[in-house]
Amino acid sequence: MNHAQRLRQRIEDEIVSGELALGARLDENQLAERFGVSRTPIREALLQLAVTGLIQAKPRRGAVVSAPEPHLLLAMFETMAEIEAACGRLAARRLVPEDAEALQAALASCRAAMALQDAESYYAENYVFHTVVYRASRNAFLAEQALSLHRRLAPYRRLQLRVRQRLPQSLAEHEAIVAAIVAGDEAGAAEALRSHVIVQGDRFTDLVAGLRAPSAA
Amino acid sequence: MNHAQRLRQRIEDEIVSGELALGARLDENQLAERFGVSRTPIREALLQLAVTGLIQAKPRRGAVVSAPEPHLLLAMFETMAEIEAACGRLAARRLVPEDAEALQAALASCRAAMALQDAESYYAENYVFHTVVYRASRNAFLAEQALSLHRRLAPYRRLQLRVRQRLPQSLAEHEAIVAAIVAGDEAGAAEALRSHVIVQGDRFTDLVAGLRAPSAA
DNA sequence: ATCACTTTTCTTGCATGCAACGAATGCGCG
DNA sequence: CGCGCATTCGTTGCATGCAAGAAAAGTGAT
Repeated sequence: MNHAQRLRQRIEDEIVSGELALGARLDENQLAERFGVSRTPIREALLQLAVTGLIQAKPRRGAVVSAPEPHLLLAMFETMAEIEAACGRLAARRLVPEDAEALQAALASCRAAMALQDAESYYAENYVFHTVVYRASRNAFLAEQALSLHRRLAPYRRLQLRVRQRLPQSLAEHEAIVAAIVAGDEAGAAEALRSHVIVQGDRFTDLVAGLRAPSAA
Repeated sequence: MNHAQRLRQRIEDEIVSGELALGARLDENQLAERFGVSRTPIREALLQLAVTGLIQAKPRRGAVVSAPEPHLLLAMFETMAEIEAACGRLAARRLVPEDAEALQAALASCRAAMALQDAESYYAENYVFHTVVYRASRNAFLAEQALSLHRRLAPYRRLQLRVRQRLPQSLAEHEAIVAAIVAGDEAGAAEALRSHVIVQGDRFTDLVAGLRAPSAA
């Protein structure tokens, strides 16, 4: 693979994982020195990240890690909810035994992580669960879109799971989602996923409150 | 604006409009000479287009205008249908007078183009109509996603409208969509948009048949 | 004549250099 | 002492150059 592509992944990972804080400045020279390459591949990596929206590049003024306004963030979660709902709808319609097994397996892993009270592990298994739902839609393009948006929202999801009592509720919702998909209930699966992902009520407050902490410039 | 950004838009327009055929090779030197710049901004523009999926860049082997396999194309239309359905749902829930007027106006323009039997003009008004629906969702992020995908599918939509008798049917569907949104019927609006966008039955055959013509390498 | 291999050519990918623009700093003036 | 302006500095954006890899062409053997 190219330098530029590798760097793109590397920087993306650092943003998604939170190593690079929201709003952090991305200096080309600095990154070039840090990765031991020239500015050219760095620029190419940053440009690609700018298209995905993970970073924001202002002309002649450099790039920073995107820190969307709350209202835009809410819109992103709403979009994520709709896309996941679509995945669920299609999965319920097209479920094949292979995907059914994968769903049950992912669910079991979530249960296990939940039983251990291990938030970090649950976070990882939650990710797997959602990717399985995406794939079960049997629409490669939709799954790709869903995955891309999921990654982009990853930093905020991490904040959300910190909220007390969120884990048991999340797991219960996962159970309902799988039940609806397996039952072939398109509308039910869509609604279950929509309400699982959407940010509303107290969770909105939690989300916004969580935003202040890391970007306390 | 930058050279790279300008070039990105320029090349994107040429792909969307069909000036650059599907599968056409995008030579950096050639484009650089044609636009009177060096290869650097060309490379940057192409990289950005590659991220959006409009072009496909194979390492060390240059870039070509994306020509998705039929099954992927079908998946893209299905995704478009789901996204537009989501826009419709939200629009039906949140409709404000301003958007209602915009919808009626866009619909009227479609009717006018239809009355003139002007396919090219209808194509343009159809675009406007859909963007109005996106905006009516009152979700800027979702609207942006919808617009981006719409643009990416534009070359194929153009082919579709060539099919005889598609215009009257399309207009009738537009009427139903607006009716549902104005009535606040979330499920109805979603379903109307889904079936309007989705490619199925004869239209699938038409689409695939239309694909052969331009990319007759 | 066909196939395998070598060599040439062409394109991409990265490094480097320079110019233009924006931000920060220092200076003079009110 | 505060404000406006000019200068300096730093960063980005583009051009150019070079090296590595892939496609194409040429050559020889079977």
